[in-house]
Amino acid sequence: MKPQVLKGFRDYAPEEMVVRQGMLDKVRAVFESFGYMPLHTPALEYAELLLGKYGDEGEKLLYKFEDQGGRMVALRYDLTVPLARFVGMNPNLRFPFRRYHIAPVWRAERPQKGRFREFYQCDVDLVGIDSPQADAECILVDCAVLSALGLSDFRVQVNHRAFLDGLLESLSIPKEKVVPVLRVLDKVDKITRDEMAVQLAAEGMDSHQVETLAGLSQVTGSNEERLARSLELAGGHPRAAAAVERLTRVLRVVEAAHPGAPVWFCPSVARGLDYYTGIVYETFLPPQFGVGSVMSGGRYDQLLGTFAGREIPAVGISLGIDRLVAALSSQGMASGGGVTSVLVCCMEGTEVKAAGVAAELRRNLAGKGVELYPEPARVKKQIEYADKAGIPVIVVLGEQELATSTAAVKSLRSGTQETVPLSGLAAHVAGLLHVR
RNA sequence: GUGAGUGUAGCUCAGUUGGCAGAGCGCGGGAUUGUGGUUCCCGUGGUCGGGGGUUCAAAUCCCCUCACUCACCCCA
Repeated sequence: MKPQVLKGFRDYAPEEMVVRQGMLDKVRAVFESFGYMPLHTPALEYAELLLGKYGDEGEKLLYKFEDQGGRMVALRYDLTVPLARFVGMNPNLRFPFRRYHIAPVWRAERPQKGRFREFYQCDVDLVGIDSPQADAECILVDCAVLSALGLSDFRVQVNHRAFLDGLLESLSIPKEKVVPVLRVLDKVDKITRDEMAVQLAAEGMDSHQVETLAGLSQVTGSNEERLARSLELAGGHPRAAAAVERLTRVLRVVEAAHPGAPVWFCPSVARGLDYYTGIVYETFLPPQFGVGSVMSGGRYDQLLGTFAGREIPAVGISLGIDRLVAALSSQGMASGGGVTSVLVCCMEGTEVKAAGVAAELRRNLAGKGVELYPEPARVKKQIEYADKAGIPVIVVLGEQELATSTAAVKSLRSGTQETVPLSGLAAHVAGLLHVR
């Protein structure tokens, strides 16, 4: 058959992987700076374990099949449910338990811009604690990661499931209408207030309900003002009031740790996953980046109980590294390049010595990639190769150099070339690389 | 799952009312000896996604199919 990859799947070419890994290194460093430890879990889980966690919509997107042993298995859909299983299997974990997990997940969606069937998530979760500080920490990690990646113009939207519950309850909205109504509310950034009103009416909302719900999109001002106004719309419902109080405390922690953090209370953010029970997060970049949500998450205090046999609170976020890569690349903010700093060129009769020189350079240029042209070839060919690979410095070892224990060192950036004794080669090359 | 669009050289794409398949880039070779990027010359290149139909004649028109892209739903 002709070579091809599956719909929604893709290869990451070496040049892309350099960019990705550079970004992932930063993500990992931020995660660890907050005290999160890495966790790995298998790609495949028992299908039964994943079923019933993501709602009907999510369920349809689960890759599941029978393995050779007749077991029904499924590729993980996210990293949160596997975490829940892990917590359930390890009752002796000390809380607070902080773990991060960077790995691919699979969803059988129809592929689209910035949307794949296999993609990487970068999750941090804080397990065992239910507190405003814990809720705030996720926001702080998110902000720290995006800042570390060079982004400043992002916006973290937060809401609380209980606020929505209280609001809808205060409006006596029937249970079967909750999901459709939340779906409409979630479109707040995409449609106008009037369109929203029409869609709400189409869901059977009466004029008072429409007015109140559509009014959410008109809430403005500072977070305090938005919280207060939203609570009014919810008629001061006790559950909504508790949610507003909680969010107020969360925002206070965020502000203390990261003054001016771009965090906004957004009463219409709903989030699709079934298991969220408290705060929910969503982070967006400005439209010119051309990607949707780059981070989302929330508190899920019931999920772990399904595996642990006792309630364990938890909160977490998930960053979409593929979208971040795409976003940064689209703005020319992704730094890539090759991994090689020096190419050692050899010619007929000097290839053995060249291998020794390359090894010597590797020992003396800590961390710099030193590549040996793997066969004798015309100098022109070797320089062309270095040029196209973006290698900044070449060391030419020909017969003349061999005879005099020297090497010709050329900077491909400046075009300058010098002949230096082998004894001082590493120092000379190091100088060229540092000066740039 | 629903709707729309696109498939022509390795890549990006032209191709007129149906009439001999093109360009740019890339790739290979060359322009004095062991030296890249710029320039110049020469060359390599295609079952026009696949199958069927209409026609003297189809990349072009019709039907089917596959793949990809985009939007909706949902979502990282």
